[in-house]
Amino acid sequence: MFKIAVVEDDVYLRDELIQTFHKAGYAAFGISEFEHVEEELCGLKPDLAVLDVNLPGKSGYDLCKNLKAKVSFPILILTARDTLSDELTALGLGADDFLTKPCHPDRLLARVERLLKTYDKIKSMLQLGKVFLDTDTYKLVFRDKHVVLAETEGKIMRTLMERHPAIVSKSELFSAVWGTEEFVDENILQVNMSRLRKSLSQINLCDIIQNVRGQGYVLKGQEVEDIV
Amino acid sequence: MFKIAVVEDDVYLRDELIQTFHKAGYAAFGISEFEHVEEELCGLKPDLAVLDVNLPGKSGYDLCKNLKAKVSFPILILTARDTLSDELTALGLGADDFLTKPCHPDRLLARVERLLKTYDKIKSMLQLGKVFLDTDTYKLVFRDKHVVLAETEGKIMRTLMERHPAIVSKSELFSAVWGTEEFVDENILQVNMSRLRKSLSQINLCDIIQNVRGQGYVLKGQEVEDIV
DNA sequence: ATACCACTTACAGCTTTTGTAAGGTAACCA
DNA sequence: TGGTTACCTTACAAAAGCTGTAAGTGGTAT
Repeated sequence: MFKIAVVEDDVYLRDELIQTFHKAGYAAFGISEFEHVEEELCGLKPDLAVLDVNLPGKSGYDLCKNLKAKVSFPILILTARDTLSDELTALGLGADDFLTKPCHPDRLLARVERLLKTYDKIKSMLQLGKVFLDTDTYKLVFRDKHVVLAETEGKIMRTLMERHPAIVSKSELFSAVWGTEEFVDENILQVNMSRLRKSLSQINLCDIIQNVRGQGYVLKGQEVEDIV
Repeated sequence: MFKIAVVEDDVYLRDELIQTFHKAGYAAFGISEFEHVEEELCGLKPDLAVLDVNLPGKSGYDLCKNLKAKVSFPILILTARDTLSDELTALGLGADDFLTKPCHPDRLLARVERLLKTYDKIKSMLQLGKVFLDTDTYKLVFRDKHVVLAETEGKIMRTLMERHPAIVSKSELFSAVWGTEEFVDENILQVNMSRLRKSLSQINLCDIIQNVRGQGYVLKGQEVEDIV
């Protein structure tokens, strides 16, 4: 069953939307903590988010832009602001669809269903900025190039992408990749880090893995921080 | 540069659309041979198609449905029929977006751009009915399961999918997979066919590769012939 | 200066993939 | 019914790719 997150400050409309989704067979969750929408959404990991852009205190557009750079679920903007310029802004920031209130439930459901169908094909894709990683095959895509990583390299890359923008310590990497922090030889991480960097340079992703002496590794640079 | 196909019988509107796309930096092609739209589109292999559903002689909805089962580029329906029911029909048949005439060029361009961006991630995906094949990694997806094929198996599967619904002769398979028809041992094809069938059964795709005695192999069954 | 951390290359064992060989099963035809 | 042809399957060994170990180099902080 698909999970849908509803970010909307009007409590009546929010419950109405949730009802609509429930009736259609989706698991719908309302989000009301507008201070930490981003964190809540990242924690909930929905298959789709319906977003109002008129949130108290926060700009929905900024939120949309930030989300799109790090999450891989589709975002549907549902708003009372109905000018062409609003629509262009939303789509330009990466929103996947734009509907204006009031919106017929059937239209909303049809649009949601279409987005879910499309994203079904790419839900194994992890995204960070302009870099994509298929977590099934460890195919890494950047611009028009791609490289298929070996399993160990892929696991390291995945961990770095998932924890971004945090610095990932060596022991964290050991548990994520080898399942234990009690590593015999620490060198093996550096060897694989070296291999990964060589693979990355094949698709022009040079120097995006940076070492922080004594602390660990972190992804850095335009390539992973820009929005798409 | 992205290629866009415009399927529209009104010659003035068609040229206007093509102009709009040209100005925005796209390569736009008008399609007027409505008897063979499907073949023309498959030959042109655009990155996106803009489709009017009121074509002379043909139902644009049928066209959309058929196309969606075999091509992997997005389809945007642009039509004068503006009822909710029209939109629901179009989206239900697999259309990726639905806009009504008259449509502001900027809105059309923004929608087109968003679709191109989304499909950029899945353009390496070959689709046949409900089956998807990533041609970079040979990851094969069916419903909620997937399997990563070895290179040889993947090449065979790719050829069968691309030539569907034709029967693919052994010599065709040899040139597609090994690059030569002058094969020494014909058995190697059968061995790999056997391996491929075993891989397919892992994701519940049993019996979709059928042999036609003396002629070759063909994909058959609900799984590859139904629309998505 | 020295200890420590990080990086790189080479190599050998292991796993996966690939083609060969050989034997079996199913369809077609006299 | 028996034989021929086409197709299918399993087992095995060579080749390719992946992974961890070893050993040595280079850089940084105190």
